[in-house]
Amino acid sequence: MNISARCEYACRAMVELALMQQNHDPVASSVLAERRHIPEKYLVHILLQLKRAGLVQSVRGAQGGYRLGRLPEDITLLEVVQAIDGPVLDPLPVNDGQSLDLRAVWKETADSIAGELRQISIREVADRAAASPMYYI
Amino acid sequence: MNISARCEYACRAMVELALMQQNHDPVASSVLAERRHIPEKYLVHILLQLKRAGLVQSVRGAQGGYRLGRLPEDITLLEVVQAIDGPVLDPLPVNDGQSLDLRAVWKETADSIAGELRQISIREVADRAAASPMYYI
DNA sequence: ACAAAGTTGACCAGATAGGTCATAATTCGC
DNA sequence: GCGAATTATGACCTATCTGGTCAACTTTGT
Repeated sequence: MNISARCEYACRAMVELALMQQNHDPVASSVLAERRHIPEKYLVHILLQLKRAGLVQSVRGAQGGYRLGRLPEDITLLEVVQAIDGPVLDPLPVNDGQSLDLRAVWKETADSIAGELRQISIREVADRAAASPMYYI
Repeated sequence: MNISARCEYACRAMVELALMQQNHDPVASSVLAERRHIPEKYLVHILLQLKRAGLVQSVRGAQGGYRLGRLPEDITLLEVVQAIDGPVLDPLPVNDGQSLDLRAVWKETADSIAGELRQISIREVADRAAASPMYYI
């Protein structure tokens, strides 16, 4: 039960996009990679995944790059996590239809985690970072 | 971010122990394995891990087996999960000291998950199972 | 035309997970 | 004491996942 590196990287990229998109110019993946210490070649796959989920838009060609797909306050961490890692705490660990008593518990737990992550927007995380610049180096 | 099979099996075994320990006789791992559909050879490793964490006691030799280490109402799912899978949502995915803004979010999430699991005792799950026998076949 | 940048799929090495096997140590019942 | 039952332990195996790189292609601004 842990956050994958992919997921961590995806969230970093999203937050950084939120911070950099004042001028509305798209941001190159290489810039995101450098600023948030993400392996560059790896990041492009992640961005593609985010794009397919509609969480970012891309602009091809020179001066191209990525933008957030929607306003940062309208994108939740839950969406990012789910776009990268799939359903939170689901599909179930041992899918043999046994021990439904426990299954019910996991379901409740999953819902609770989702509820938490749904309340945190990319905007909020970006604001924390902006408030104390040292915070996200 | 998912519950491992190990963890699922561990929880099943604990719940089944809670259900079977009326007469105070230890329950053999083979019995637990059969009743909760857990690979028998695999379960012994898991039980050992639970024993090292103090969550079960063992009795060696013929007629031996396992008992809960404490009263089922005093053992939380959090303890079981942590004994098997280690800290919930920690150590952190990419431990490079970067993006502390996100790190703070993960920490809050981890605490929230732990809080949820800490409120569910083995006893509670066992009671659900006992209430509707079909529930845990 | 050229360079910058996204798109895509193949590839790869190491870690992890799930699970088995063999062997030893312990203890009950006869 | 013997044999069967049962836990304890570590080696081992295999398939999948994960993190990451590479190369080739497409698109587009200057």
